[in-house]
Amino acid sequence: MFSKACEYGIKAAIFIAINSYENKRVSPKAIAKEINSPEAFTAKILQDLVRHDIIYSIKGAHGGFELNKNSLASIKLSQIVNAIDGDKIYNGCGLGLHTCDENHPCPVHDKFKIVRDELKYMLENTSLEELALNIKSGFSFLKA
Amino acid sequence: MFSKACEYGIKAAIFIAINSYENKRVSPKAIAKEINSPEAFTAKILQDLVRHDIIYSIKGAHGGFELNKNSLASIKLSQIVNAIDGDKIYNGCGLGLHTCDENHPCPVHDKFKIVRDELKYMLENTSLEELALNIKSGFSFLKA
DNA sequence: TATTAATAGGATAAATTTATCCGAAATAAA
DNA sequence: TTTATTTCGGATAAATTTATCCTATTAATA
Repeated sequence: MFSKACEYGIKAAIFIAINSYENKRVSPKAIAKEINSPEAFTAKILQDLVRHDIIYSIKGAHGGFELNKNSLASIKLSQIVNAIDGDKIYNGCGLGLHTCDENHPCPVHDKFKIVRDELKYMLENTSLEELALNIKSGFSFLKA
Repeated sequence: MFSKACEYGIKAAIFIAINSYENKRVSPKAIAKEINSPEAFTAKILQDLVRHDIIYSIKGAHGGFELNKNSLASIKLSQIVNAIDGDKIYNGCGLGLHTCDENHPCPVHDKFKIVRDELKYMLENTSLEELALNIKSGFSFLKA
């Protein structure tokens, strides 16, 4: 469904969010350990999220990645997915046709639309806050 | 959502289905042309579908790929997707955790389940017959 | 100001997916 | 039985995604 990069990005953002409650910055090393991902690759994805203004980074000593805890409710999963995987998951044709719309639909256009709209709705209505709180309270987990 | 191989496989199967109404066999060349896919790669995928007993092939002169028109209603998209991409689209964790279930859910487990169940239902309840008839009647298209 | 700790970013490598090529095997028909 | 046609299957190549490594840059603090 999502690329590895996107999976890491989502999990990393959640971990940064959790730490933001205590105003703590986290390093790529700590993140990679917590979400069970390759460190250097994760760092690249973090850079991407920074460039998209989703998370923030402070360079130098005592630096790290952080998130404003007051913004957690307004950051939606869709923003992270869009930043890393783009919008093809919403707008691309399920069968890869270049143009696929109401006037020229692929064989599964309508049926796929239902599924994708559901996915889109879910991503646009799920906040980092919600996900972070569930981890904090032990209802869900960042690694296997 | 699906791999290229799976996209080609679905479209190829639909084209074979259409031809099966006239008891016609089709070649990888004709298929690739019709669905706008690379010929040799498409041929590999067709072999895969043959090995999974989804389509049938006849070697030698006047050979080609075919499908029993009486079985079209019972062949579901899910079979093709399973043959080519496996079941990870249903059973894999949305965030890539090795184990992700009710007892140890990833942060988006429940939310993803809804979307995936919808996708699964769709794939399991969409037949080749239905898709082939829509193409035949000009309601949908196999290429851009 | 020097040192140390940290992210940024370019270059490169490994793995996977996508794609191509060619000869072998099978089948129909001359 | 020979020839033409067609799928099968292995080897290989190209492209993309995933992953690693090393140096530059930045910032705090001693």
